[in-house]
Amino acid sequence: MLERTFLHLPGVGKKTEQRIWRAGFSDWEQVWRSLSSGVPVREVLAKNRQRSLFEQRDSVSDDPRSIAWLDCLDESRNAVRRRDYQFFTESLSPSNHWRLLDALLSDALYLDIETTGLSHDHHYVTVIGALCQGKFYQWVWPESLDELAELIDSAPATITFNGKRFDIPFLLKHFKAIPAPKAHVDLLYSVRAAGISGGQKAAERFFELRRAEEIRELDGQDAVIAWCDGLYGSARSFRQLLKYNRADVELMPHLAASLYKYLRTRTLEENEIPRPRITRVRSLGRKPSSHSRLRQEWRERRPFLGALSPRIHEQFGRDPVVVGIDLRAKPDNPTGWALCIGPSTTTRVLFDDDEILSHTLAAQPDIVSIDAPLSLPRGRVSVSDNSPCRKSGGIVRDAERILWSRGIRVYPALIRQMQGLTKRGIDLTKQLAEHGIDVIESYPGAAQDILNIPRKKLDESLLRRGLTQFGYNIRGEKSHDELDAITSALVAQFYLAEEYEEIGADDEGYMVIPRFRGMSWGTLSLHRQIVSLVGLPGAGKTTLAQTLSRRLAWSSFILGNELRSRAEADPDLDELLARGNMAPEDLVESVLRDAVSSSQDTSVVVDGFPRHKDQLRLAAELFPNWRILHLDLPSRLAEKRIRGRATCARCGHLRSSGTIDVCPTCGASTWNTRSEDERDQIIASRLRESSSQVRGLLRNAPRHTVYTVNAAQPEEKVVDLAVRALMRTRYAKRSTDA
DNA sequence: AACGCGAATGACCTAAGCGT
DNA sequence: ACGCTTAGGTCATTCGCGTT
Repeated sequence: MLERTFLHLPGVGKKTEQRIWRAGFSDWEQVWRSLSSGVPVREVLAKNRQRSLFEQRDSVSDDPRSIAWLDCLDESRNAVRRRDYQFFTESLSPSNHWRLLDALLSDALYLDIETTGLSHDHHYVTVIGALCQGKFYQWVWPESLDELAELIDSAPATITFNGKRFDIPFLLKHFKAIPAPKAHVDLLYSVRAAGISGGQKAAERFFELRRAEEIRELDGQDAVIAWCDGLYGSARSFRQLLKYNRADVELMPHLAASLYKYLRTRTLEENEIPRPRITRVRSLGRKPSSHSRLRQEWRERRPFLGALSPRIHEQFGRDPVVVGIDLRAKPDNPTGWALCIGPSTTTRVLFDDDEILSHTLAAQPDIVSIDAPLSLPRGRVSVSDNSPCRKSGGIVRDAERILWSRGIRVYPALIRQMQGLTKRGIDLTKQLAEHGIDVIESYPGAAQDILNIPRKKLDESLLRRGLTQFGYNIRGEKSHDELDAITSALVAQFYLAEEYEEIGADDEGYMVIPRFRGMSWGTLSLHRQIVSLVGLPGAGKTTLAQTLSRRLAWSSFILGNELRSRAEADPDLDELLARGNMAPEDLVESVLRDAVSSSQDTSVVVDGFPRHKDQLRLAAELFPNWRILHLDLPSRLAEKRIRGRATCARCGHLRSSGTIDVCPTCGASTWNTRSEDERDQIIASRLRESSSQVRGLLRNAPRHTVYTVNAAQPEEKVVDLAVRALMRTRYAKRSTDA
């Protein structure tokens, strides 16, 4: 069908293609021969094609359209010869991609993936099925995908169903080593062109393609359930999932063939053609890993309460008392309430406000985690639609926007159904705050997504099993409200263990979600952060870098140290630095590149880069999820703090009090103890230089990347504030203003 | 030479699902 | 009330071609 297609010629649409066909030209060859023998395009298109014996030999060479057609036809024939189908997938609209199908039906790679959900950011790939040259291949989390990369790369084309928006972007985002398909045909749009609505299953029904009995009723949501069930121990569910994935893949060539036959007869208005032949699945190209192997991998990587405990104990010295509340809008409806101390859980179903408050107070919790919006969108002072603030403010908070953008479904805080809940949540928080109790906002749905525990909507008994697998003791009959209350408490555990993100905005408040990536398959490092510390000498950068690397298990990178170790092997560099010069930019760049790649997936705190505004671009380019933590300190305070410090004998760097013995700027290890006058002068000039550099940095850095912490406070407080700031996710509006 | 016509195109908008 | 990708709509513009 490809050789009969003219839609990709310049100036040819549906109508003109029909005219070409009606004029008796049925393929490229005929048109090409006619054009190259001197018949211009307008005569090709003429209704009554008269073959003049006196064709003007040169009429084609003056006609730009004829020349363009000849060029395009030449290119098309070359593309077919080279099996470069990308040429056609790019020049034909997706609804016409079916015209390629007969050419690549038997050569293409058919691909389908299963995931734990729809969010690229928080869900992960579980099973991948591929069909190529009559062989079926399958991979299960977390096997190596080298062979898949190879297959995609060697296949002339990849065929998927809705893979344009789902499978391919998901794969590319999660697996750096997987290449983009050479050419990609997404059957969805051809199915649409055939007038069939619905997904793959609907299209299969239309063409009367049948699936095996035991998986006929399964859909994508069931695949998620089957996956979790498989992880929790069911070999049967695991096998079902593999089978489901295989059916999705194996039916695709049948669907493609039927679709091709259907659309071709409709388009050419010709007699029925036989359905193109399909290569039968003859053998297994790759056997996925076994269920027991999967279980073993899972046990090693799964999220587990016990993994959080050491961190928490370090802070508390015991199991903290956590209360989780799954709040409902109306006192008539059951509010789930859970008291969790370590793995033990006690739950209740409560109703009115007094009851909730008194039980919570009686538990004397260290922290309370509430499943309800605990703040209003900016500009709002009341939840009601009738309130005048509705005009100026919206009903959505940044927290919800961020979750949406990450693919996690959440209701806006102030849609009608949520207004009562939001109000109740805010009131309850206020009352608890009056008793000095810390409250965080949690969202069990998001937590369950991130921790790979099925949402209650999906399967309630599985939610319970998920929580049990996580390490909680849950006894007796539990309602789903109580289970969500436990999930809320679980979020607080992540909060206390400093494994969380705060999502929202300063003027709207933050929602807490757990940070967990242990289950992801591939090289995805979305939540890895790189944070540069910026501030005057004496603001506490070095101390903070050390504390953060200890407390959050981040790696710390001090540019000066790295330069020093390089200078040891490089006398030129050594001398350059000794004269107090900046290291050359390309060296800095290569040092940083090495640091980024060697720290793998851990977050990094960077001291000493960027030093001035001209390095901002490099920083943004090198560091994924880059942010600046600004330790804000007035210069007179800085002066006071560093007066007691020594300066580097070589470059004049001011040493932090006793924390390092080599200069982080130049790497020298001798320190001046000069006269006070001289030292004060050096200090003053260093401070002037630093503060102008800091100002320049902050002015030129993108707003949402800068977090400022007041450093004129006791060290402990600064560290605390810094940790909070780093757990925070700000919403950077996708504005196009440059 | 001026004009109309059909067709294609590009820029813009809206609407519709779809993936697990 | 998100967002991704597409189809399908309008509108203005352009081109080739034939008519007036």
